[in-house]
Amino acid sequence: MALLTGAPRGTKDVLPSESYQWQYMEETLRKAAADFGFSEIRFPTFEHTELFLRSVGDTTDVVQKEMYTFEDKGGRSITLRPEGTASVARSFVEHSLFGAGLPVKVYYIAPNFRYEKPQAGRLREHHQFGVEYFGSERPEAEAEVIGLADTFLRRLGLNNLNVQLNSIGCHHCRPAFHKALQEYFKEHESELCPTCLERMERNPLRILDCKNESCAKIAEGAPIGLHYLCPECKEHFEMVQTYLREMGIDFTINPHIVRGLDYYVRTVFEFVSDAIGAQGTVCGGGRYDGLVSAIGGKDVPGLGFGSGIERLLLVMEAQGIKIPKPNGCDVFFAALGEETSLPVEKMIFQLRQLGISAERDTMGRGLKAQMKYADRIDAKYVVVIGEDELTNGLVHLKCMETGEQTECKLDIQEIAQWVKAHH
RNA sequence: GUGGGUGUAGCUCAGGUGGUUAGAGCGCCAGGUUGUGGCCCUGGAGGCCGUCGGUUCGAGUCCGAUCAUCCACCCCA
Repeated sequence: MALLTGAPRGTKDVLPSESYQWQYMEETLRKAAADFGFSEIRFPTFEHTELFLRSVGDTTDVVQKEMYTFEDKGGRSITLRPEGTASVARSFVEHSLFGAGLPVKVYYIAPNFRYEKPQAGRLREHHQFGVEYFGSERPEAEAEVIGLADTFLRRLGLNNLNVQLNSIGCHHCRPAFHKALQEYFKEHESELCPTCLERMERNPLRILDCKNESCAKIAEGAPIGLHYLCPECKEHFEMVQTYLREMGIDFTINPHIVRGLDYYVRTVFEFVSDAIGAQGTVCGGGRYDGLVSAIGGKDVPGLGFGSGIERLLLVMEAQGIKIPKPNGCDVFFAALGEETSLPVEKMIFQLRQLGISAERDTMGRGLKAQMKYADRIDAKYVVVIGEDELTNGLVHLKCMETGEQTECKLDIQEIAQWVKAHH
């Protein structure tokens, strides 16, 4: 593909014929966030590379092989944001947002960049709706955040998602679990796949998620993380579940879900669809109590989620959920003869100033073609105007849906009134 | 990064074993009503057959490479 006429790999244009879907999506997300008391935050598209090393974790795949990193002209190492939480945490610390009182509840809709191999539901630039909730270490915070996720997904019509919940423990109880896992898998070393052998050292949790038959079989008998939770984590996890049950949010506990970002502790969760292939996680998040202090801020707990907008749209399409199309043009002027051009341009200009969407032909087409065009742009009314109408001061307003024509004075206020009353 | 499928008109796709001007449907434009859309009919425009190289008298068709795309692994939204 030519460099000039092909978008970079893994990126997508949102075309004029589909942008209304994004607008609908964004409106729905903003409304849900507002209902739950979250305010929008905006942040730069790039950050100092160091931020992601410290927050996401320098052993994660995201950091190790997926970041768009470059040196700017001032010699700084800059990285295109691969995820939103780090930026929000940075901003939280930089501007001492806790100063306005906790909790701090923010949301964002922003693009993320990861150098990945594109596939269904996976792009190099994708957009996320994310929320972050700072200040509370109590399970109520989970109820708020997961409650918001459940709500906006339902409002979009996605009501058959699988909600998966897990607790991966805290800094106190996780090491014991890691050790137990490593000991268990060491015994079955010979039956593990090569990738899992590599995972043994760095992240034995991942072996639990391996799809390889032999590995999966071994994983079945592996120690279960939930058994290793310290009393505090256990209590916390129980309470999260109690809240969700009380709120009527169905979930399944999946001890195998492990998030790929290092900052997570305790609660992790995913909303998964089976409608769009292998990349079915449509919303994922969890708690990150140590994150803010890890990048140099106070020890403020937090949690949040990210939700991929492209994936949400894919699921909606797969499930046949129709997104309402915006209204077309209110009134189209089909003009005949050169002498009508000037007055028509003036009239649609005046109508537009009144907040009415008015259109005309600028392609020099005949009447029939103009009617066709009016039909295509979904015009509600058409005014046919030629020499006669111009001299008589009377026109017919044709309703495109019924075909009915109504006589009307050739007067902006009259036409505006009619269109407003009948749209 | 690894593996498999696919690249022909704006879109969805036909084009047995290589053979002259590369097709259809939809869409677009024009006409059939010289002042009225949707349905119907007629005509038209539109194609470096992804790209580069090779085999051959001859390549959309065969081979190689490359790029893109789709799917899976991996990872994540």
